[in-house]
Amino acid sequence: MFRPIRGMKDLYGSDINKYNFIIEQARHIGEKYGYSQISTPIVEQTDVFQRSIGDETDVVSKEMYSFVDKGGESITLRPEGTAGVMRAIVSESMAQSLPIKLMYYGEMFRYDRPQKGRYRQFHQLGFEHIGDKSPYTDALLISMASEILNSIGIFGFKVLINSLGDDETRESYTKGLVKYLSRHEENLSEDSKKRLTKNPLRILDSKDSKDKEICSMAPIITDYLSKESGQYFEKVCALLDDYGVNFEIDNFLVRGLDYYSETAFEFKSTSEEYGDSVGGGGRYDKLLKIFGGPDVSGIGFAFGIERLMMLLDDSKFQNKAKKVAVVPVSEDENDTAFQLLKTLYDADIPAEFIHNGNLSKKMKIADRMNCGIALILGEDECENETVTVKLMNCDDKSKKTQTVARNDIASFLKHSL
RNA sequence: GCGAGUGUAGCUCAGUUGGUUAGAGCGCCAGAUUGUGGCUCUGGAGGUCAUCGGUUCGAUUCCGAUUACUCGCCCCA
Repeated sequence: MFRPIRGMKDLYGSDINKYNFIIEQARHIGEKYGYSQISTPIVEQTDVFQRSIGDETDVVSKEMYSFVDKGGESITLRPEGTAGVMRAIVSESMAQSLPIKLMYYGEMFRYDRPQKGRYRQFHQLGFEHIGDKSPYTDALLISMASEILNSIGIFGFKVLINSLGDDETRESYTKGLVKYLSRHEENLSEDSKKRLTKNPLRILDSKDSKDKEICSMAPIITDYLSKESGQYFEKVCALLDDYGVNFEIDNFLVRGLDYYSETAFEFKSTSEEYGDSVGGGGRYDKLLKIFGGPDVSGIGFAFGIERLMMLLDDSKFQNKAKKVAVVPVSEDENDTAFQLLKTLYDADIPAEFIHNGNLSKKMKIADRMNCGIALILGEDECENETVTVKLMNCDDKSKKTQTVARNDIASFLKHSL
């Protein structure tokens, strides 16, 4: 028997309902905040990701789904959405008129070991706001993200926020951090020793207990922020306060992709179901320029849709019973029932044609298909031009079945559904 | 890439200290109920006990390898 390949899942039933619900809410709110939708290809030239995300990141160095196509070109299944959107902005000359606000959603691919809340094919929902560098923009974006979480019924989360500062800040901070960490190099984990030369900032969010201990005494980036970056960050926090966003400053928050600068943030679930990050993002100053666009800053974030789905209650996303079952008693009534079905469809009433087995069997199928009402057509009904209407979920025996003239059935059902 | 756990019916899981026909609940099918689903009762179908190899008179059980899934680590959504 075939199964989906490792780390990939079939999405159906309550899951697909959750998925659609999340997208629907996000689109609605995104529209309110002025975002328009974009859909970019799932595959890009490998360079699109390599150059923007950073060679030293895990995403690029070990998690990319890269292939050589028949033309000999290296192509990659997108591991995240931002790079493709930036490429599209340049390819389609959208940067002519700034600012641009775009939202996207779709599948992403990362080749790592599947586990809870992590798949090789997963879905992200993201927003990018380009060409408008201001604390107001940052605060608005973060606040919108919180609103989206609330709108889908997720309230147990907190926003972690940090500033990575501008280039200057990061350069001097990295120096200071390396200087401090080098003194404790002996006690760092093996992984962190390697990071010391390759990507020292990442040591900050190591989960190794010794690393954590060493980091707790490390210099913090806030102290290194240039005057501008510092004021910028303070303003963002003040504005979030004004909007009542529940956030927490986390000086150890360092995002996994190289392109972030200034404001960085993450949405962390506080649920028992899944207590890790459900999304994150930050500001990027040079991304568009990397793709040959103008030198303007942008900010964006993405949610992991599967991680949001885990926080939603299955039972609230089962298919609802709003259908009508058309049930002929015997084969003799099939054609009349088939005509009746057409009447229902013409009146936009959702209906199922159930014609296999004896009547008892048909009723069972109607029940299983979640039909709220069954229309029974037998010899008598055909003769009298009526149908027997049975309310499947009604316990009051006197109202459970009734006879309705066939001509009136559509309007009768419109009132009952 | 590393570590741990699990693999028995469609699903959730018992069980066999190594021994004839491997069980339950749920689901499915049929009947009681040939013009009425849910509740009840009766019967039925469905298993190479993950795969391959080893030990043994005999392996679903013990051992090994493989594989799949799950959960951690790294990292991330």
